[in-house]
Amino acid sequence: MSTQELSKTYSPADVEDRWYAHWESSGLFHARVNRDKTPYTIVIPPPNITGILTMGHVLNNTLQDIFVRWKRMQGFEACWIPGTDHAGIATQNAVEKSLAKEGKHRTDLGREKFVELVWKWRDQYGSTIIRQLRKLGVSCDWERERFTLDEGLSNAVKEVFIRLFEKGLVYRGKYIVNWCPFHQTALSDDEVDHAESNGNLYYIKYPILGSKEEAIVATTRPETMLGDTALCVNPKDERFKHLIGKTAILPIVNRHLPIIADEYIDTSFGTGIMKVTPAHDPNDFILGQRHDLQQINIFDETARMNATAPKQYEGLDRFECRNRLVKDLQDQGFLVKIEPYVHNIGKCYRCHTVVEPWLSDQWFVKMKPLAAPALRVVHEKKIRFHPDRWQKVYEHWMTNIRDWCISRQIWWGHRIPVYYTPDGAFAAARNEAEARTKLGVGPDVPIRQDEDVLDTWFSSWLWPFSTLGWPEESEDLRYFNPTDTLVTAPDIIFFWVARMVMANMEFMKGLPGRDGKPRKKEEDLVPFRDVYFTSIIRDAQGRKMSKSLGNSPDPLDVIAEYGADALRFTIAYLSPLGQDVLFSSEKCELGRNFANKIWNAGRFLLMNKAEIIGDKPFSLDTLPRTDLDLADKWILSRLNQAIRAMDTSLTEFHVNDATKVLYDFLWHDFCDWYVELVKPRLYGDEPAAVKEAVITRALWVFDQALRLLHPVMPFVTEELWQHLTDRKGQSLVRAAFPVADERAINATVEEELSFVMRVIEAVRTIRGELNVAPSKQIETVLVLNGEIGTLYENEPEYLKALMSYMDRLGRSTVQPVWQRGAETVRQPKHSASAVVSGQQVYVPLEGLIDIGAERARLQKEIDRVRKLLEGTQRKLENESFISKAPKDVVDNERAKLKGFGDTIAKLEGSRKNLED
RNA sequence: GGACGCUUAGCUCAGUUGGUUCAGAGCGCCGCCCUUACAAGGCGGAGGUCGUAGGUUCGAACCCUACAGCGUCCA
Repeated sequence: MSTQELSKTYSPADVEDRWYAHWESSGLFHARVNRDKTPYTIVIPPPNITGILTMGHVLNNTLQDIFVRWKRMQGFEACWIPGTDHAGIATQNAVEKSLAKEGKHRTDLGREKFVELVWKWRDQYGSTIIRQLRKLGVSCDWERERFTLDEGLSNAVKEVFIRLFEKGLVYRGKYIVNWCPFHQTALSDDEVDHAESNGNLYYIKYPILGSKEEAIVATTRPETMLGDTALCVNPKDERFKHLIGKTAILPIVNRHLPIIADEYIDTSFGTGIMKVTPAHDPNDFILGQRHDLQQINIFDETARMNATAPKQYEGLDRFECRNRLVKDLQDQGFLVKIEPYVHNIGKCYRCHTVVEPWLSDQWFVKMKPLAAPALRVVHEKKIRFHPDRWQKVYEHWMTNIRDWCISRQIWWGHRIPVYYTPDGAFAAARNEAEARTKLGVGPDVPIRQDEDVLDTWFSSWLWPFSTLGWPEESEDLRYFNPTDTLVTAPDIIFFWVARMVMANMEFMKGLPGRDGKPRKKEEDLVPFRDVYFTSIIRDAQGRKMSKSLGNSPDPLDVIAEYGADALRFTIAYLSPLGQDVLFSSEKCELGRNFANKIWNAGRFLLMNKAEIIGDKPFSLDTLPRTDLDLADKWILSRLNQAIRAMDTSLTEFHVNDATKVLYDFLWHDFCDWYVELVKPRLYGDEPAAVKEAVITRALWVFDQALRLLHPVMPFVTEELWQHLTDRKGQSLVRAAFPVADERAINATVEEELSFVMRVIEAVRTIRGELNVAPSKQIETVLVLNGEIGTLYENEPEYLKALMSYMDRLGRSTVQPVWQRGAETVRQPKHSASAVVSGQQVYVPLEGLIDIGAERARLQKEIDRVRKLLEGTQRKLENESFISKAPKDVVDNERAKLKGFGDTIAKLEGSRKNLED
């Protein structure tokens, strides 16, 4: 494509899909074991197959892509493993919903047919999010895409279950779980939505055996009293000390309840006496275990009263039962009062049925033994959290970890590999044949597999090694695990992050590592080295994005409107480490404008290249070092500072800082100044060789900048990079990432150019404030003295450059006047003035100047500098400042004082001159 | 109730080990400009007693304490 075809504004739609297809088909994202390179690996947090791309995914995956592309360009064997998870309940629910539209229920189809149908559904809709991710430009190794329910991962899940079972870490037991009476399955904690709800607090009298006294108990769920097995008070509570050890009588049922004491009781809640229902409240369950209380289950799996309840209630729904029971209590005089009460109710996140804490047979993983090493590696910083405050949260949870309920009473998922004989013996086995062997039964005995499936997280926690082929001891596994960086949302730190640490440490133990030797050290057993916890994306009002609010922009619409690069840049720019992000799609103008700015900088350079170089052989392999002027040295210094800052920011996971470095360097240093500063040399009467060096150098710097920017904005950078010169089939995706050349960073050069810039700004300010027409050519008298004066006297090149810059950027000629020693320089009549680094800037504006305006302008500047002077003066008048502050700080203040005084004197002189 | 985070310009946010003209950026606002890369742009400008009250220090947006408001997680 030739330069002429570069449009005036950048049009993302024209380049994005084209480049993405090229990158993918060229295998540029594919990683393979390469002993000459160090691997850099990221596993994607597998999105849910029922999901579509959200802003949260955009942030998360943009960050991962930035890290992966950066490392890939640095020469690492960068591997980003993508995939999806099967989302047991969510997916089953989606399919059941569509079945319901046909008036069918899954039981009509039977398990096998239903699961088949879910697979079909998955084939049709399950990769929506994967397709959408590509629009974002992510450089995942799609050849490695995995699914938590594919064959390999299913083997891994089975293997893990069996090994843990045989180690005694997986067990079956009665446990109180979050039970959805509609789906008739256990739910994990994160599948329960908690919301405030208006209810009542019922105060009920419990008579005390052998006493006239009565214990009054407050409860939000009176129907559960049918399962009460104790009353409990706080041992420190003086009001009820005398009750401890006595027996209460449960109204209606007349069961005897021991009155126990436990610190857990909140003395300020209700009456201070609590009823204990171990089978129907999670806290009571724990309390019950501690005090060895009986567990009485009064509900069936649909949350109707079972036969354990008194006859009059049997078969009633829990809420009907509540009404009946409250009435009965009232009739029999046990009800003291009813108060309105706002409390938290847990509902199934899918069907919004009120979740019932329910005692049932479930499978569990014993977590304590797995947690110990996982706690240690984080504590010892073998895994680093960013921001590190999450470490505390992790450690707290890990220290108080509870066993993990892994069974789910649904059909879509990994079926629990446990087989039962008719007499109840069971074993975990890879298949039926193995089960028969383990159980010691022949083919004539019918055995059955457990009906339940495993929690989806039970496959996700294996992700960092199951995706690499485990349980096979593959080369990939040796090379790419441990992975490097995990980028995830903090709300799954427990469900996912913590469990991956446990699983990796348990199952990688003793396997060959990168060096082929068995892994022993804990730092080789971790699943990843760094965990980046992303921000939460909120809307512009700070509300969480939610479907019901409709405040979540569709990222595909945003990409269509602004471009993927713009979205990526904006979201990265807006996301400080550890802070929430307030997002709205209009904010992507920032990124779009930036992309357009870069596009036009490229256009400018290419137009000049065509003009100057034409079709001559051309290469950007090396930086031309001939005819370097101050501006060249300056941009090289700035470039290398930017490279260094970029490296620091990304290394420290401060991605938003990195984007600011890019923005400031490209927009301000490169476009606002450098491009303008090279124009005089490109358009002037320099020899052709000089012009060639100048444009080539500018292109070289731009090439470096595009490399720096590529991880954040892959599309526009690749498109431009290909235009700069013939790349011979190479892609920016694998071009070398710039390395800072420390020798090019030069403070003196930056200071010298900064003087030029401030003189230009001073003249522009005068023009702007005194309303001098932009087209009006003016003259500037620059009175040079001191060190700067000497510099300009000794370096005619500097003066020549200053004059040409002023000509273009200030629309002004420059008349230098050297002021030596104490001689004074007369201010031209009717001139506006400014002071820059002690040098007087006069702009004679005979006939144009508004004396009053200029006087006011000078006064404002005098006042500003005087304030600074007074501040410095106060410091220096302070004895303890002189004696206690470091010498260089004091010296600096003295120099400032002198400078301010000098500036004020000059400004006042100018103001006085205006009067004449 | 416990833990953590946040509070800086009209809005959204930077501000590193306390000291350089440190009080900044983007958006918005005001003025001028279609200057041959870019009006999705250029140039200039206005705007903040850095949540409140104390403390430490020669010196605090930055460190400490308390309080207020907002938010998240855990119980």
